[in-house]
Amino acid sequence: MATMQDVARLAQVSVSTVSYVLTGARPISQATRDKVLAAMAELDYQPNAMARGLASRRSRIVGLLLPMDERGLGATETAFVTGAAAGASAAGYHLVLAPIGVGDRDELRRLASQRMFDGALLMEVQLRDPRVDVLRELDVPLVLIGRTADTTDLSYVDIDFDRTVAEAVGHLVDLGHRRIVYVNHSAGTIAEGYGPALRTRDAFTAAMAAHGLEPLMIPAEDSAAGGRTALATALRQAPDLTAILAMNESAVFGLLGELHRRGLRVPDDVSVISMVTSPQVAELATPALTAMNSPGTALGRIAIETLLRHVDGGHREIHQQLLPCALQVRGSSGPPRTAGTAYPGAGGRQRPGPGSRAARRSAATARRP
Amino acid sequence: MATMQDVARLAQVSVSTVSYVLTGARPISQATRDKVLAAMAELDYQPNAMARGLASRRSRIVGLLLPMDERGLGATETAFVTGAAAGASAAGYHLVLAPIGVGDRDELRRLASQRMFDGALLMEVQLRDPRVDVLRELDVPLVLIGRTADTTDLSYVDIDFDRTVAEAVGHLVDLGHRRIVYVNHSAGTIAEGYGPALRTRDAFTAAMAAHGLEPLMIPAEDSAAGGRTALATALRQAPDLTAILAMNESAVFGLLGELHRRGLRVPDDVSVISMVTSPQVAELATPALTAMNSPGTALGRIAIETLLRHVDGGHREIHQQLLPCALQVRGSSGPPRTAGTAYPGAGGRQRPGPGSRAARRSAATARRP
DNA sequence: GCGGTTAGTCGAAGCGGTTCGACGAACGTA
DNA sequence: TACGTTCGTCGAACCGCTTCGACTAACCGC
Repeated sequence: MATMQDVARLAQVSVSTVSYVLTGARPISQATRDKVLAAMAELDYQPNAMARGLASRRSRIVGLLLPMDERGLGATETAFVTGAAAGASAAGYHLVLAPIGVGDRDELRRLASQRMFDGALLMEVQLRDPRVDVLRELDVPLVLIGRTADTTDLSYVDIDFDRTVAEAVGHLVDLGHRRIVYVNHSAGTIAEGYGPALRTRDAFTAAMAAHGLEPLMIPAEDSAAGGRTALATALRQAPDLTAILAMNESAVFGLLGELHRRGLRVPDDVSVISMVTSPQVAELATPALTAMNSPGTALGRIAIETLLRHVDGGHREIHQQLLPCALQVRGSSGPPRTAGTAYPGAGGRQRPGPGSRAARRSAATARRP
Repeated sequence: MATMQDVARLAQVSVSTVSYVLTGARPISQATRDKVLAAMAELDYQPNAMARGLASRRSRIVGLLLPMDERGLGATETAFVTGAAAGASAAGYHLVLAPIGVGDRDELRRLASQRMFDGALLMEVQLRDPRVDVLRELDVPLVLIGRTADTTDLSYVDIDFDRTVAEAVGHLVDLGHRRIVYVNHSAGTIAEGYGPALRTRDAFTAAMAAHGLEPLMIPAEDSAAGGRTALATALRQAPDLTAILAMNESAVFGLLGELHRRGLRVPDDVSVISMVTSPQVAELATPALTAMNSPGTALGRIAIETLLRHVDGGHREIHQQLLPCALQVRGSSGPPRTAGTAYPGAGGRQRPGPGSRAARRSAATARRP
């Protein structure tokens, strides 16, 4: 394994000159540069990562902090991870997977104190996340995937839940649906302040209100059984429902199964839209699910780019960005069963505004007997 | 950030003594050790990872080499990654995700030459994998997930496809099935020598032969559409089939959809077993899929432990281990429609041996008219 | 033609650890 | 009692790179 010394000797220059050729920190004449590059090529030289890291105080490694509990990662999270890894790799950085949850405060402090990470990406961020405090205290640049409650001076990328929910609701309303139920994560998850569950809940309420419709949210455990139970509850509370919006990727399949068991056809009797879902998962259902495609890979890429800007630049400018999920219509959404006439205010994605009163009337007639 | 110097000063010993306390490379008296430990605690000392890495020529980082193409990771691969990360973390190592595919030979050489990795885990191993040569040449310890064609002197962990297929077939045969079709990955995938596809194919042939049954394999593209097509083909080639064994996690859902569309009920008309599948995915189907649970997490853990033994030990002893997928019966398998009587040789998992002739006779009577 | 820049290069001092040789003290042994 | 060991500790030499100060030579404006 050739070292810089070897290169310097072969090129008949000093080590520092070789270093400057590599880093560009000082000007080097073309002739010298060529000599050095030739020597490097001949020796198949690769700088030693540890030595470089020690001297420059830059490991070129960033940490991806993600809790790894029993249930593993979903498709969205996986896409995020691979997006981040690819982005890091493209920038000459390395991504280490650190299984650090919200509770592992001391573990994180230990890790970060070792100065192995130039920066960190936090996944599964809680509204109040102690990991943020630890990293700030140790002066480790960080970018959140998701958001804490207070995002002052914090860079983050997250899904634009407002727009995502609004578009999903808009799609259903355009199709003529009035009685739309939102199946969220579990009550416990909501209670402990899981951001996406709270934000989609509020966004759903707002979106429905904007159309003059009454929102109904049902919590569901993250499992097929949870989805079945949720459907039963939903039908009890809103027997006239014609569409379901599901946030819960695990529950939605149980929900579909239960719909089928009860003889309700999708989308003829009930339309179903799955939120924040990867195409791979959406395609598994029969019919394939109309879904809001989660921008997992893009989020990962943007997050890493933002982080590296902080790391490289010293660049204090914060970056906060929300990406909506794109609606992808597949087979699970269609006009409601009894909707003979189109919704008066429909035909576009514009807010109904003054038309909402009419909408409510029309909704009433559209309901099942 | 306290350094070793600070600790030495505070404890009134030399730096080397502090180092020996940490590494245990030389004996240190209890009194001195206590002084040093106290000083470390007081200063909240954490050794600098880069410095340690440079001096010891050990980064305490292992690379996980995985191709990251467009299609991302499946649930099994994800479980593997998280298992490996957790295992590494528990041993005080770090896992970096390196998006390096079979083709990125030079990229891997560059990376490995930087001496950032003490060892590497290779995923998605091809029967003939150039990454192995590169790493060996550079003297980087490695462990495969999967197997190359020639595994001499190579440590690996992999799924025991023979046992997995045998158990799946055994389960179906025990239930009374005779006409079992195996839905594999695509013809292209098989042609390019994808190990799991080849090994399961051969295992299926062997397992069926052991029961005196005739094997039928159908290739399928990795998609819902592929599954639908495969079912059509299967029904054409074997109209009397009563059970399907599917290797292809993506196709199996399309296959189920197509069964449903044709009015064939699962498991009453056709039993379906999904091979190498995670419980999360199996639960998505309705009915939930009887499946061979992939031991993803365990594989990851064992792989990393093996690798670290090579790294730490210098320990040249190779370790080759196969883990079977465990059968988990859910709702998609049951007795065949027309199976009034149990298969004479059934009731256990033992090989039928001389009974195979009887089995064949019985199989004929068990077929649909 | 002279002080002041700027480009181009070198030597040396780190970065924060590990590890080796050396050395005094304590110990068992012949 | 003298000697070879083992124990416990220290100092110093690295590990392979970055970076700072210094120096030379060419170049600038006036």
